[in-house]
Amino acid sequence: MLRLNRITDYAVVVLTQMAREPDKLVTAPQLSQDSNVPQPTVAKLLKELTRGGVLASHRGVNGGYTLAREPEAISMLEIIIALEGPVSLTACVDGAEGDCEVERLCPVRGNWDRVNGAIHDALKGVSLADMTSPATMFGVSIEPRARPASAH
Amino acid sequence: MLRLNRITDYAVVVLTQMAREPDKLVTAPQLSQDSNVPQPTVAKLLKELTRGGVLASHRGVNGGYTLAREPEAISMLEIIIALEGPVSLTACVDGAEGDCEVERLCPVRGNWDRVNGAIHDALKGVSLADMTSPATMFGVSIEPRARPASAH
DNA sequence: GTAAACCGTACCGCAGCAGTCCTGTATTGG
DNA sequence: CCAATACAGGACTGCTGCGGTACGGTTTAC
Ligand code: FES
Ligand code: FES
Repeated sequence: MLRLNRITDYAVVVLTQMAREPDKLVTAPQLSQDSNVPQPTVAKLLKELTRGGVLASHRGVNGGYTLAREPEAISMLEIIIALEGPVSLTACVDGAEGDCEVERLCPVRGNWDRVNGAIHDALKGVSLADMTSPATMFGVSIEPRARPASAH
Repeated sequence: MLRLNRITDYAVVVLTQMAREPDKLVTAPQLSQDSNVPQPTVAKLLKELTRGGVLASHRGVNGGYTLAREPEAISMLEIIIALEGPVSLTACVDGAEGDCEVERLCPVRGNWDRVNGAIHDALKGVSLADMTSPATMFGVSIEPRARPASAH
């Protein structure tokens, strides 16, 4: 488990395609066609990503979407937060008091923060640009910085 | 998001209480009473934890459960796996081919492994004993090893 | 033999997600 | 100004999966 939404899964695929040409303005129908994801679904996640600050939109004829920043400056954490809300493993992490019934005599409350923080950092440490590198397949881990500016 | 099951949340509370007296044999009704969690639910998760190798059970009259190992040797990862199955963020991580519809032309496939591995390590690095220390509240992070063998 | 406790499984109600659709708004171009 | 295009926002629905419960079976102590 610990699986994230399928929407987020699709979003990363779409964003990866956009990261190849970061400044190009692309429309939702076009992205749907390129990524093989149904059009209404793509449109939905694009809207949410825009609201989350990951994408920038342009309305009207010849409108479309662009990455809000460079692919290196967009983290996985941002994308997940934009689509699934803030990351918190349990109901009793952070300021959500009252949700947990046993919080009165719970000795764990607060210790989850460490685990939560570790995952937080792990997600923040991986950028969208890292996900585009095709050389890191199945354990052949290379340094992300070792990739020079690829031609595109 | 990225929230884990409430069952797992309860399990950690129960396990933390057991970790105070690691060798004591305690019954499901007793744990239910101590943790303020409904009895059938506690019984269910105790069974799953036993099957996952986290707990050891003793049947018959005066039976009960004990930790299978020392609290320091039980990781959060084990507990989560026992209750929620193997950890994999997306459907296309690891050997689950065919689940993802766009895997044919997906450039991301395989790059999720890095993110997944990071989270994997983060969860493996926190032990049940770490969750019992009451001093690590809200950012006051102390070294886990700094706690000598507490009296019990 | 009886009681206490675990074991396995099957069952049900419900929240949350995936996916779709519709109406509104902004922008471009004729 | 009008029409076409594409995003914005929200409402709606079918369904999977989880939380929670119940029941019959098995093991062990006394
Ligand atoms: S307050 Fe909810 S598990 Fe501790
Ligand atoms: S194969 Fe499923 S997202 Fe890449």
